[in-house]
Amino acid sequence: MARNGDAFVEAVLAVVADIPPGRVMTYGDVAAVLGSRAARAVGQVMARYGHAVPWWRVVRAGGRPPAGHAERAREHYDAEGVPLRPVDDVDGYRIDLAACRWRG
DNA sequence: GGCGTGACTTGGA
DNA sequence: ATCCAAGCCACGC
Repeated sequence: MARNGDAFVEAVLAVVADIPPGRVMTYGDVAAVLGSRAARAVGQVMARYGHAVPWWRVVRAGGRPPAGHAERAREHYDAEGVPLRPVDDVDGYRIDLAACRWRG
């Protein structure tokens, strides 16, 4: 819970919390479930209030983990059995959206 | 009430 | 495959 009145924040956290283990959603998908295109706003909310929800289950459209959190997220993916694809970049891996993308 | 920022997206070169 | 530019929306100051 964030604060009374922050409907958007509450909604984002609710959607993220509703993602089952082993599945992920893109920022755009979360925004779409809320009936908005605020993919960036979702990222803002995650950055500020995402500490209390499974933030690692929210990834970018390209199958990449949240910027700057690749290593932490990877531990969770490995623990939950999320299919990953090793790549040669700063993140070191990529999420297989085709297999674990969750539709709310 | 207005402006800048950001854990984004999509499309084109 | 990569990089660049524009569009989008909500938040915080």
